[in-house]
Amino acid sequence: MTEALKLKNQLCHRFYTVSNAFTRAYRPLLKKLDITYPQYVVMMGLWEESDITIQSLVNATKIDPGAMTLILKKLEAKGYVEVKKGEEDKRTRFVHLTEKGKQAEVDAADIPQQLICKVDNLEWEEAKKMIALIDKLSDGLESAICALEEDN
Amino acid sequence: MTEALKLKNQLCHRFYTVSNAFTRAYRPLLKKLDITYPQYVVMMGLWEESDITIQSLVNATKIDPGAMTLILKKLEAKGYVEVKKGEEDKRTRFVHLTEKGKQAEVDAADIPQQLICKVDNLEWEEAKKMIALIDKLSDGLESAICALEEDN
DNA sequence: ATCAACTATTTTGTATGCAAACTATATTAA
DNA sequence: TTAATATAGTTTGCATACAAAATAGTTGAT
Repeated sequence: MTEALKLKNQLCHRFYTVSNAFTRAYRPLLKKLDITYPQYVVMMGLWEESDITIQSLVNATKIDPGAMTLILKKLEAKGYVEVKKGEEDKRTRFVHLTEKGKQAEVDAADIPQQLICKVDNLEWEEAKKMIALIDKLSDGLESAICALEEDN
Repeated sequence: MTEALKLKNQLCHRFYTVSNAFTRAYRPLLKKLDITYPQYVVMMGLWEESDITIQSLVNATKIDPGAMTLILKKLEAKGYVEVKKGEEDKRTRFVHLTEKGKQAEVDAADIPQQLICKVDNLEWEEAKKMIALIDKLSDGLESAICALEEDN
């Protein structure tokens, strides 16, 4: 068979696998906040900047707008965030953290370290190198997605 | 705010983002086969070895058993695979490619290259380096998942 | 031999991910 | 200004993820 189609040669399959593994790894750590990994991503976005439009949050987190709507409803139901209509542009909605949402950042502060110390087989230098490579790949992929969609 | 909680410092968020980007990038390329990315992963597993148990396929692809059941039903409906009960151990089921499924490998042969030539901003050396780093991370993550589940 | 424990797979229930259609509002061109 | 267009979000429909419970068949210890 073609070597190019073997699973062990697929970069994409590695990302697929590791991404899912991360989600599973975070689950027990996020239990105390009672949120899922994508919800945690949204919270991280808001801890960096609260009271922003849904659009900004979508850009920061790269979460699909349709999924974002549902995730925000859940975070709202849990009391972490509130959403209000924009004044100038009534199409927009602004999301901001509640007191409970701000407090959650304190509770979450040790989560990154908790996971890192369990993984711990990567040197810091290696992690930095990997991040740089992924960011480079990420750029290439975005252009590729545009190019491939147009080819069609 | 804690630097550790910023999105730009999250390795996990990069994997989340890039994994989703890969799925989107493959969509137009997989259109001619009328399959999704996870279905393509299963097909790659079968092109490497056909007539294997569902368990083997789950191990090779790292796709969740519950999801695998659904994916196989769809590939069966499309005429790419067939599933039959095991003889010795009647709990097991064996999956094998149909003629159409084997033919599909020929049609898929150029897919990897089609994507690579669109991404093309990574040197081969860099890609190899990244694969090595991801595999190392992947190992660490698997152990971490076990450790974290037990902590709980 | 027999029952408890184990294994392979499916089912169920919840939460995304995503394209596409839809709604409401805003902007632009004629 | 009015119609055409564009934008922010939501909804819809389909396809995974995945934990947990349920099924069916197997194995091991007594």
